[in-house]
Amino acid sequence: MNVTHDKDAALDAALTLFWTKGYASTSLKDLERATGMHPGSLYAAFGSKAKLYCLSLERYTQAISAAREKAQETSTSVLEGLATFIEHAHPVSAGIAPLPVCFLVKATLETCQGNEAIDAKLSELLNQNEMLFADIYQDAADKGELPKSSDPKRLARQLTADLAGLCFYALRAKDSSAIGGMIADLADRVRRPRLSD
Amino acid sequence: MNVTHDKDAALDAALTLFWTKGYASTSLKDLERATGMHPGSLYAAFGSKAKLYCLSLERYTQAISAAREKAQETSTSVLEGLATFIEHAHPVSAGIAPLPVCFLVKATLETCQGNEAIDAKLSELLNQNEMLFADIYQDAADKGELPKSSDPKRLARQLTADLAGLCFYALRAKDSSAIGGMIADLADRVRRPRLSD
DNA sequence: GGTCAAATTGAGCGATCACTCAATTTGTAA
DNA sequence: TTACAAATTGAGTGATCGCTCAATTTGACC
Repeated sequence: MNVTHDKDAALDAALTLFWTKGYASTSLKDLERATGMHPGSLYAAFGSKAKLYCLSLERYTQAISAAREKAQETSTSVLEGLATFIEHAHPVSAGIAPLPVCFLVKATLETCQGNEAIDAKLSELLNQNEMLFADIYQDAADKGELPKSSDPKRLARQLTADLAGLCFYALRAKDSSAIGGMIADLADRVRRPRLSD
Repeated sequence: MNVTHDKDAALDAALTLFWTKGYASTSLKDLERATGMHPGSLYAAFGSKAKLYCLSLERYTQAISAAREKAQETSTSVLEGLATFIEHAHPVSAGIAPLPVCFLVKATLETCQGNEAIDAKLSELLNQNEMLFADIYQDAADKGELPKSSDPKRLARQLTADLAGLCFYALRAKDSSAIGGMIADLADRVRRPRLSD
């Protein structure tokens, strides 16, 4: 009894699985169960476990970029859009994601050594994301939302690190009110960046 | 040709291996090579891979706590001690560790599901560490280094998250000068906490 | 209904996984 | 030197790993 497969749905299922379990701990048996595809079909469609993982990383990045752009469009200012994204659309706050952790952050700390193609894809997506933050801060500076003296790349670095730290804390903490406070704090820091140093 | 083993040395080797490769990606073959112990000896000495991992987590926590205490003792104030620790003794800055990432942070993002004993041990050590930070901030407040209104637990949460974010960034970044700047920024924030909010 | 290329199937490949235990070697003490 | 408990050895356990491919089923066109 063969079944015609929906590659997009299968990719979403794989993304959820990799996101929650990690790369090494996700077996092909897990992927078969989650996607409903037999090993031959999985390999015909995606090539290998590593390639499927890379596709999952890309899928995730696209989805989160779209969420960020949407937050940007519905906001009155550039920094407000960024803060809104953090407060309502980022995995750490949205409550929709399988884990309250950016998939790229988790993947970075897990994979750092091993498959070369995965590391390269991860670097590409992370750099791309940080450059996007830098562009946003540059845009904010151009529109007068930031002092002329501010350094968009530095702000982008700090935001990347701050989001990663928040993700880490959200994953392990049981006290969700503390997380809420930390999210609010970060969003506030984005809205009104420190001028010191 | 039998060899008498040094359990402490073997544990150190295991720690380095788990720290760099992660739990799931470290095989018993890897551990055999690194410790020089055959599987039977490893099991006689440590019980199982999971137990050896837990012991590694404990060993790491002990070592880093000792480094923090030392920084505390050689400093003129509580907050200065904490900042010095971050700048010179934490894995992210010390340059001695196998990776510029706190082992507990990496382990948390990798393991989060799976072996129950590991998760419990990880939670225990992370909570213990955060409570230690809170004690330090409380001590600083008692000694007048912080305003009476400051919340030691909140500061401890934020420091935990900030260190995790820094670790994440240090692991992936190629630009070490940027990392140096971020470490200095964090140490500075510890020395002179923001009074806002 | 007949034909055929494309998609799906799933048993099974060799490799590796965490782990065991009977056999051997070692250190100690009489 | 002998005796014996403790430590070490490493071949081997069954399970599972990522992955392949010949056989089967499907859907599109005539």
